[in-house]
Amino acid sequence: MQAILFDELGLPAKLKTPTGQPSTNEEALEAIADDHPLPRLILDYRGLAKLRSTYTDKLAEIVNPRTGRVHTSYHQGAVATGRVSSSDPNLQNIPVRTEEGRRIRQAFVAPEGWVVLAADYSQIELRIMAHLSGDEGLLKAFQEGGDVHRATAAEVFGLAPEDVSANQRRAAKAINFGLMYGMSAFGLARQLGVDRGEASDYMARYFSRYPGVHAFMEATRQQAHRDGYVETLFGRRLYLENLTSRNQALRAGAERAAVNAPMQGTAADIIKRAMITVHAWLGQRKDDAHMLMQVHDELVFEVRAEAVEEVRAGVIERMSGAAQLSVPLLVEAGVGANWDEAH
DNA sequence: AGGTTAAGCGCG
DNA sequence: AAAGCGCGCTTAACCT
Repeated sequence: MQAILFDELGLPAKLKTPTGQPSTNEEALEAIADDHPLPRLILDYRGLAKLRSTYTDKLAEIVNPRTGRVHTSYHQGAVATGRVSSSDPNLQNIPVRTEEGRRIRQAFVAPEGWVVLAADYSQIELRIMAHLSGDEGLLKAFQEGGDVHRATAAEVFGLAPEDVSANQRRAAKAINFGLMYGMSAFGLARQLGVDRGEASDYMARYFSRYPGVHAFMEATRQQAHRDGYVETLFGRRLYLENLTSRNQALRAGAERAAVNAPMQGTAADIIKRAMITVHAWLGQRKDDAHMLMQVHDELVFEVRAEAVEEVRAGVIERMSGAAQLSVPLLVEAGVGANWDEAH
C-alpha cells in the first residue's frame, strides 16, 4: 500500500511508523485525503473491514449453542493500573462512536420481557483528580454540577460560561483529558491543530487557574521517583521500573504512566467496590436482574421490565455510594431493548 | 502447524 | 530524542 500511495501516485509521506516506514495510519491518510480520492476510500474500507472481521462475523460464530449468548472472560490481573480486562471476545471495545458501529451494539439485546440497563459514571477520572488534588476551582466546578469542560474553557479563555464557543470547549476537553495522561504542549498542539506557542499558552493558563492540579501532578511525579511506585486512593500500588532508566524516552513514559495511574486506578477500585455491593444486593432480591458486563466506567444489566425502575434506582445508589469523595459521584443510567438504546 | 512482531484500530 | 494513559483483536509478514 505504501508503494501505491507514495511511489506510484507520488503522494507525500508525511508520517513515519516507529520502525521508520512511511505510515499509512488514519492520521497519515487524513493528511493526504485532499490530494487524491484513494486515501478516503482506504479509510472507509478499513473502518468497515474492522467492524466486519472483529465484530459482525466473529461474534456471530462464537455464540454458545447451549446458552444462545456470547460469553467473555474477565481478567483481574492483566492491567497495570488495576482495571479488569476482557477477552475471547473482548466486550470492552464494542463500537459506539460511529453510526455503523452502533449497529453492532444494537445486536446486544435483552430477552422477551427483559430490558437492558446501562449505568455509567460521569467524568469519574476527572472527579477523582479533583478529589486527589483538592484543587478549589475543579472541586467547585463539580460541586456546582455544570458542564465541566465548559467551565474549564471559561476559566482558561477568561469568558462567562455561556460565551464559550464550541471550539473553545473542545480545546478545554482536550486539555482536561490530556493532562490526566501527562500530555505535553507538543502533544496538545498536535491534537488541537494549533502551534506550540498557543498550546503552551493554554496549558499555562490552565495551571494558573487550577494550581492545585499542577501541584498534585508534580507531587505525584516526585513520589514516584522517591518511592518507585504510586498508589490509588485506597492504597493499591503501581510499581514503575522505568523511572530510573537511562533511556530518556522510557523514563518520560514511566512518568506519564505514574501521573495517570492514581486516577485510572482509583476509578477501577471504585467500580469494583460498586460491583461487589450491587451483586450482593441483586442476590438478595428475587431473580429479576443480572449484571452482565463491565466496561471500565459502566455496568450493563438485563432486568425484568416490571422491575427496571426499582433496579435502576438501586444500582445508581450503590454505584454513587461506592466511594466518598469531596465531589459527587454522578451516575447516568439508561434503559432500552438493546445496549445502544440504553445509552 | 504454531509462535512472534509490527501496524493499525476498536473501546474507556 | 521524543512528544497522551490503559487494554485486546485482526492481518500480514516472517520465523521455528
